[in-house]
This record gives sequence, C-alpha cells and structure tokens, in this order.
Amino acid sequence: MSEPQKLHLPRLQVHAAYDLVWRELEKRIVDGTLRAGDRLPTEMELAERFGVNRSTVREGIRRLESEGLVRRAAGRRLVVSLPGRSDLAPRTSRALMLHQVTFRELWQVAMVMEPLAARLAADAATADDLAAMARNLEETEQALRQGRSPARLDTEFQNLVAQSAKNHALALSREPIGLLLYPAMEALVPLVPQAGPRLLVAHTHIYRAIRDGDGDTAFRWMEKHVADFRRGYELAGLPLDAPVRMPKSGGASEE
Amino acid sequence: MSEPQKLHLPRLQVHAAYDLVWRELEKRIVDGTLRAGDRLPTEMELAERFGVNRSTVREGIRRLESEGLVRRAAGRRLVVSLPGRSDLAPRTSRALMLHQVTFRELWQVAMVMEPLAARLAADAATADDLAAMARNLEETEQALRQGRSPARLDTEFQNLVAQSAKNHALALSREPIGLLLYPAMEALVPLVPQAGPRLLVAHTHIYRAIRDGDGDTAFRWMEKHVADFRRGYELAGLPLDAPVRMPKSGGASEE
DNA sequence: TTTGTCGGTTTGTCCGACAATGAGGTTTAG
DNA sequence: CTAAACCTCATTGTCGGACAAACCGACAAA
Repeated sequence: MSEPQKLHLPRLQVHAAYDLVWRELEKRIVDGTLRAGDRLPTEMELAERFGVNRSTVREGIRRLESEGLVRRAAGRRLVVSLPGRSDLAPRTSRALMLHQVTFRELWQVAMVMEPLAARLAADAATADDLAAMARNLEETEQALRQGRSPARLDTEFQNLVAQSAKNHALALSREPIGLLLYPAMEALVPLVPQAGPRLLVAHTHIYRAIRDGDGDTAFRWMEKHVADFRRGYELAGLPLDAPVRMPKSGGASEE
Repeated sequence: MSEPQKLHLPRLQVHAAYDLVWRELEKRIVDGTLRAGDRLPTEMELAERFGVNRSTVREGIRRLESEGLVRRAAGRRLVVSLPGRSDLAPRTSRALMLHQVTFRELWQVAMVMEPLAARLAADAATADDLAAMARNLEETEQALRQGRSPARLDTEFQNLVAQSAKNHALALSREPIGLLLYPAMEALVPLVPQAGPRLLVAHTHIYRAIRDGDGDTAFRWMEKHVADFRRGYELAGLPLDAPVRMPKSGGASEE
C-alpha cells in the first residue's frame, strides 16, 4: 500500500466584514474613484452602501488611516490622501530597526544612493534647492565656529540633495536609511574632531558641483563624503555590525 | 494702540482614544515589551487596562493590523509581529505608482542597487542561494527554448541575487522598485526578440561571478544587464517618462 | 490514535444612546 | 460692508449591551 498523496489545501481566507470595507475603499482610492483631497463619504453613508453597521465601517476606516490612504486635514472629516514619504519612511526605518539592521548594511546602501542623488541633483536642482543648500552651508559653518554639532545640518544637507534629485523612487528608498544613519553621525561627531570641518569641505564641493551642473564631480565628492563617514565611525570605535537604534523623535525628520 | 502680537499656537493635537490605544500598543511592540509571536492581550483585558470600551480597543487594534505589527497566524487571536518586506514593499510600490513614478526614475535607482546587490551576493551567498539561482537559470533556458516569456524568471533571478546579498536595508529598498519594474520587463520581452537570450547570458555571468566570489565581475555584469534593460525599453519604443502601472497581482511578488 | 462532543472564551457584528466637535448659515455690531 | 458672534445640525467619538460565530482545549468513545 503506497502512502496517500498529500493534499495541500491553502488555508481558507475568510475575511471579516471590516476587512471587506477596508479593501473596497482601498480599491476605490487606488483606482482613482476616490481622489486625493476628496472627503470620504460619512460613516453612515458607507454603512448603508456596504450594508453593514457603522462600527464595522469605522474599523475598516481605521485600517485605511494607518496606510495613509485617508487622513484628517483640518476638522474631523477624513479626506482621501496619497501615502508619501512621511507615511512610509518612518515605518520602513522602524521595520529595519526591529529587524536589527546594522550600520554596515545602511552604509552599504547609502554608499550607492547618496552619490546617485548628488549626480541627479546636478541636473535637476532648482534655484530654491540651491538656495536651501547654500543656507545649510552657512549654518554648518556657523555651528562649527560655535562648537555646536553639525549632525543635524549634515543630515539636512543630504536630504536637500536628495530632494534636488527629483526622483520619487530615490527619495522613498533613501529616506528610511537617512533616518537611521542620523544617530550614527550624532554619535561620531563628538568623538572625531576632524569630522566637522571635513564634512563642511565635502558639502561645499558637492554644492558647487551641483550648482555648476557637474554630475561627475558631485558624484565623486559624495562618494568620498560617505566613505569618510564610515571611516569616522570606525575611528570613533563605534561598532559597524551592531544593530542601530532609532533616532529620538524630532531629530532628523523632514517636514 | 499697536496691534496685539499675533500668537502662533500650533494646532492642538487632540488624539482620539482609539489613537491612544494604538500608540500605546505600538510602543509596547517597538520597545520589546510585547514580543513577536506573543498573543496580544484580549480585547476585554486591554479595555480594562486602558479604561476604555472594547470598541475603542478594536479600533486601535485595526490600526496596528495595517502596520503589520499584529497579525493572525492561525485562529482568530492576533499575535505580535515584526513588519517586513511583505508589509512594506507593496505599500511602497503602490505609493510610488500613485505618485506617478516613471520608468526612468525606477531604472536610475535600480542601476545602482542591483549591481550593489550582486557585489554583496558574491561575498554572502549560501549554497542554497546558489542552488536557487542555478535552478532559475535552467528554467530560464527552458522557457526560452519553448518560446515562453522569461520576464517572471528574470525578476525572480534579481530577487534571488538581492536575497543572497544578506543586507536588510538593501532588500527593503529595492523590492518596491523590483515590483514596479516587472511589468516593464513583461512588456518589453515580446517586442525585443534578442532580450531573452541576452538576459540569459547576463544571468549566467552574474551567477558564475557570485558563485566564484568575484564581486567586481558580478557588479559589472549586473550593471550591463540593467543598462541593457533600459536600452531594450527604448528599442521597444516604450515611454521612459510615462508613469508606470501596477503589476497585476501574483505577477512578481515573492513569498 | 483519531474522531466526536461539549463547554468556555474570544472575536465579530450589530444596535442604540449620548456627548463633543466642526461646518455652514444667520444675525448683530461696528 | 465686513467681521465677529451665535445658532443649528450633521458627523464623529465613545460607550454599553446583546448575540452569533469561531476557536480552543479537554475528555470520552471507537
């Protein structure tokens, strides 16, 4: 008697009503039926339309909120929204942290992304972008003169470069990494005295290359800068392969 | 009488009780008090502990669900979980699509990320990784011989390389982009007959370089491969700067 | 060992009530 | 005429309670 053939059945997916509400609304938002800025129909309208209780609708809506597909602008009425970096980047950072991502892992990715950002910025930066970078340079110089940490300004400069690159995919991919690298910069700067002046030099070259539309130079200087960052981390005796910690809130976040 | 000084007060952030439930539970999960795999306390327990109604607890829990911080393993009881790629990557893809990301934007980032993945894979790939890649090569060869599209296999190969890189940050950053590039490959392959054989050649070289621990060669071949992808796209007369569309579900997703 | 049954617990859904909040319209005062 | 004050009503937030459905674990029977 041979063994009976194993019958592999997928687990039955029975969806709660609140999940069905969520999915239906999600679909309407994604397919454009409900557009960004539109008010979501009222809970009672949705309850009637879906043939469920208002509580069930509310539960479905709560799921949409966490996805950034609805949000409150002013007042209490929810409006449809498009999830963006502010929804996704902190979540991604947090997921990386929970999975114990290391400085080395983050740095490896930054080492290819930041130079790309610099190169793209050389082609795409607007006058406003350049002005913001110039301002950041001034502030960095001032912070250094006054013996203050340039860590926040460094992160801000990187963010400004990335914004100037005008590439959605890049912006979304790099921001979580930037968020997680900020505490590293903060930790390193007091331990490595030459870090501050070196970063100002690098920023200045990067800024000038971007201003002049010189993508190659911007790329090269950004590469040097990110490589320096790692060297500084090592010089500071900080652990490349230990899990990074989450930035304290308000630290490096944009917006 | 001079005008009274304008008093700029930030808008008061009054959080609904369900938001407070959500935040508190989120905090407990992030700080490790509630650990992955643990059952979430029952709704009634939480209601008692937080001093709110059970409905309010449920609404807070719904927010956690969308974040992947709780999920259902088997049965109805929720367990604590760590959000991973399967939570974040489709969301990120979708956000990019909603923001009308273009092939060019995606390709620019892939052009730096995929070669990085290949280089890292050359150091980090396990025997299982290599076996999976080898299997994919065989299947690709077969698909080409039978006149079938290798698009899915191409995406799978890229995914295998990225997994072999053993870098959390890279995995999370690149997957959304891979998801969105899959329809491009699918569209291109029937229009450019040499695309199939060329990708098999590239994959073979990449695979061998990774197997032999030759990071530079892996990097270079992956660069060529991704550059080829764009050339193919252009040859096919597909629009670099039009927004990409979402892959049909089941297409390119892992897991 | 496997299947069936039972009891208890938990989750899902519904209903209804009331308070708080915000938006829009109207009235009043300068 | 305009801005501020006031009012009304609709909507959201929260609560309590009820009941059905689903699940789990324990135990007995085959």
